[in-house]
Amino acid sequence: MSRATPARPGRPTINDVARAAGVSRATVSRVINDVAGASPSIRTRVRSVAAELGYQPSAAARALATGRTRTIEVIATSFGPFGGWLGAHPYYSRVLAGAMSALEGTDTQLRVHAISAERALEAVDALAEDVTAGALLANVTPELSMRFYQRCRRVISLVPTASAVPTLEVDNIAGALMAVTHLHRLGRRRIAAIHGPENNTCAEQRRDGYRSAIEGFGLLELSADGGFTREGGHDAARQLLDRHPEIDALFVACDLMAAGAVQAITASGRRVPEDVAVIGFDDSIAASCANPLLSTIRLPIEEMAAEATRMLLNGGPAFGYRKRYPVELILRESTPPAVV
Amino acid sequence: MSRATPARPGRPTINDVARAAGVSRATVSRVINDVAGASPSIRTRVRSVAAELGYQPSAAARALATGRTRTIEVIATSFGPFGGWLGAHPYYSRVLAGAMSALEGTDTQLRVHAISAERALEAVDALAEDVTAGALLANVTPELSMRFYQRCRRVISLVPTASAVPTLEVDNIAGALMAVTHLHRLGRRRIAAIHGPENNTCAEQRRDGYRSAIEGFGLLELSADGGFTREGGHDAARQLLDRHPEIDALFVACDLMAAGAVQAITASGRRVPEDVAVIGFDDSIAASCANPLLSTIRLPIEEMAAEATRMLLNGGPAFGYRKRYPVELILRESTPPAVV
DNA sequence: GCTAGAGGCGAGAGCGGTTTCAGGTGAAGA
DNA sequence: TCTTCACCTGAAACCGCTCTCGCCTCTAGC
Repeated sequence: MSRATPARPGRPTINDVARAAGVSRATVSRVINDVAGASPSIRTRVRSVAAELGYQPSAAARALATGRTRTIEVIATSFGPFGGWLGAHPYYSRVLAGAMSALEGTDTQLRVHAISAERALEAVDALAEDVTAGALLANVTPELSMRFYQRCRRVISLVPTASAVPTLEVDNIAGALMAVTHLHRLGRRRIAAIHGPENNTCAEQRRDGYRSAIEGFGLLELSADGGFTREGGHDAARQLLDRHPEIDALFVACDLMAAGAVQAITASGRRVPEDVAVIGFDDSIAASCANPLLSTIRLPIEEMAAEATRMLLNGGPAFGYRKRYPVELILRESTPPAVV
Repeated sequence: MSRATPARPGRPTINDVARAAGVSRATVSRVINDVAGASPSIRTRVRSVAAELGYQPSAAARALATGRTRTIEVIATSFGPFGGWLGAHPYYSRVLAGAMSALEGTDTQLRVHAISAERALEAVDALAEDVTAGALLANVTPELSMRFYQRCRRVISLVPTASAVPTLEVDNIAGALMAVTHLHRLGRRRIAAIHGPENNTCAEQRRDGYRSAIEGFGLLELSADGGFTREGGHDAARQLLDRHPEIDALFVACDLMAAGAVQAITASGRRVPEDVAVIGFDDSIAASCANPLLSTIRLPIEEMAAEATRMLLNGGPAFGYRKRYPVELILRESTPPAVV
């Protein structure tokens, strides 16, 4: 044995197929890849031999020869230990689910990466160098995604980011406006808000939307920070209610926080939606696990991730491509039925 | 241009580094991989040249040469469209989060695969052939995982499965027993259950645990199927309550269903936990989004996935390896405080 | 019957690494 | 001073596949 380890022990290679079929490697390759230049009779022969041998082309060799790996990368910045990001927030699962659905039937694979805040720069550089089919940025800051884009063009951000980076985003501002407007139409006048973390563009836009709506109605702004976690939402709601017992509505920047907020509200002896109406954001699983069911702003995350994936598969979007998805107000039980 | 496309356009290869450092490719390889056989002075020179050029070894070439790709596969059978699996059930996110955490600092990547029920056989065969570092089976049936194992040994199941397949599993039966026993100790005597889907080993074990507990206490079995979805849990609870209004406790085989069940219970005018006590299973995000907070059986999914990943990285477990993780009863608000 | 052209086919050169093997060097030991 | 040996180092084979290029055959056209 001259070599250390045979690559994939026992597995037939293209050479085995070629030999068994009595043709050259080139011909087998042509047949396998459905490329012109092989007669029908040879095609069927090669195909049957390949099937018989259980031949499966090596992804590594193929990647090396062609220069492209068929892999889509999903990249998310992570906070804290496990449970910290993917495990905790439904958003990421939805991104993965959407991307996976677009990959079905393709020979492209999906890889998941977490980049920790501490060594984000190196991580971004390393990842960007290694992208082949394309990368989806799930929650990457504008600075980092710009850096990524400079090193690798085949990338799409799923959150608002630097203008050069192709983005599929949601109309966060309109969503927040929609929510606050609905609460106002219901007759609520003390509409507080629980926001997401700083330096998160989605959170910022939702905050801006809330503020401009509040301002437009001439109401008083009442904000707290919930950090996009359930606990944060719970604590923020309790604080708000303690300080401003007159609050009669709550706009919460994500359903996870909203679920916590609802718990805090009912724990304080108030009823949802009679005393405090609540509208969340995302329409994630958290909205349907909460009790009462959360009224929320629906985001088509899966569709966005799927479309982004398809774009990457087709060569990627152009410089500065930007598509904004509309959001939808979903009314469930955490808001009272609208008066006619 | 004799070749079609250079592999990774513009990126320095090992040849560039070798030339710039005035050494051979072999030496560069030794330095990069920290293999003995290069003098310290050359090591530092090569390293600095590599850094300067921004050299990053090609994963594809490396995989081809060594025969192993550094990739862990997470495999789940999917049901329905997106949202169908990964997007809907918190379990999968936890598996991913656990696996990711074990991969941190490693050069190993994580890939996610969904195999649809229709073409499961082919999918399993294809995947098994392509496994390199190892595969984690998140929710694969015993038959399929056995088939997988026959084709590729580097695999660990995270759910109970065929005895030959290495498994890291949870003590589902003990968990169900624990839950029902607690409800019984609280004085509840009409303890119904909502189970998971057929041909799901976890669901079966939890059902068995419930039944043997009920039998042990000499109580009446009251079961319904909730299919591991929130809607299913909701509907099952409503049906159970309609048919058996005397029910005073509910054991639900996963938190997602339990969240739905709680909604159905309160919608029927009953109170949780005063009228109906509820214990879920998993301690997933659904448990903490529900209102009231769910008492549940905690499963260390993240830890299991992390440990499984580590085992795979270290060469994989032995034939028939089996580790059973203990579960823990977490008491929150959906059960009344225990009487002393 | 002869030539041109088209299409099928194989040889062979990469893709970017890893690893063996042989040679070369210098220090230690005889 | 001459071996011996350990330690570096580079040449070259190889991993499995793709793709160009040139040869060969066969058909169509004159």
